[in-house]
Amino acid sequence: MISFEYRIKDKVTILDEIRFFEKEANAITFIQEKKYELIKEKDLTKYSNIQALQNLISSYSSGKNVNLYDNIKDLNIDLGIKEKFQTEFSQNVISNLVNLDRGEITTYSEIGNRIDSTAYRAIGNILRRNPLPLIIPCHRVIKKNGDIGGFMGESDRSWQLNLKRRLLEIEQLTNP
DNA sequence: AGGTCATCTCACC
DNA sequence: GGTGAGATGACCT
Repeated sequence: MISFEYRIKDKVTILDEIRFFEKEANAITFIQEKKYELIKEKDLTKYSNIQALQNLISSYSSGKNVNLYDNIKDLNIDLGIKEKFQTEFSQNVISNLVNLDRGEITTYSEIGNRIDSTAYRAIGNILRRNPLPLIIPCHRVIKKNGDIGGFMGESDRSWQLNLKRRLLEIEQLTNP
């Protein structure tokens, strides 16, 4: 179960956050608490870029190697990267991530080498607060020793880590 | 200023 | 295999 949070400002759609839920019920509770309005199925055509985003995600889910980050640029959807990642360091981390292909895996250490930093933990800290999982494919970053690392802020046993493992598994399976 | 980390390495066992 | 200490540095409060 997945949800998008977006807002429209000056005719530009800004994608604030993409979020996974363990169960549908949790998503419903979350949406109610935040008092978000859902797009009605029949109105979806009015939000062509949201629909296109959904199509992209579906395409990814069906096994295609789509670069979500690149493709979203063509949809008049602003990911707000500059606002979400304000320091040069964090922007370097992100820009080194978004070009990973489906099924490709890197490590916190490798990213460090590429951006000329040994602050591996700090890299984890940036990814820990990634509001755009999948789009910024932080699930493809694991530890150098092969351990799974964290996902969606979690670092111990949790459904989030199972989800990360599962995502990688699926990407391997659908990438022969 | 001090605390928090989604890490890494190395030294043990 | 496993654990623990230490180095580490960007970020948050």
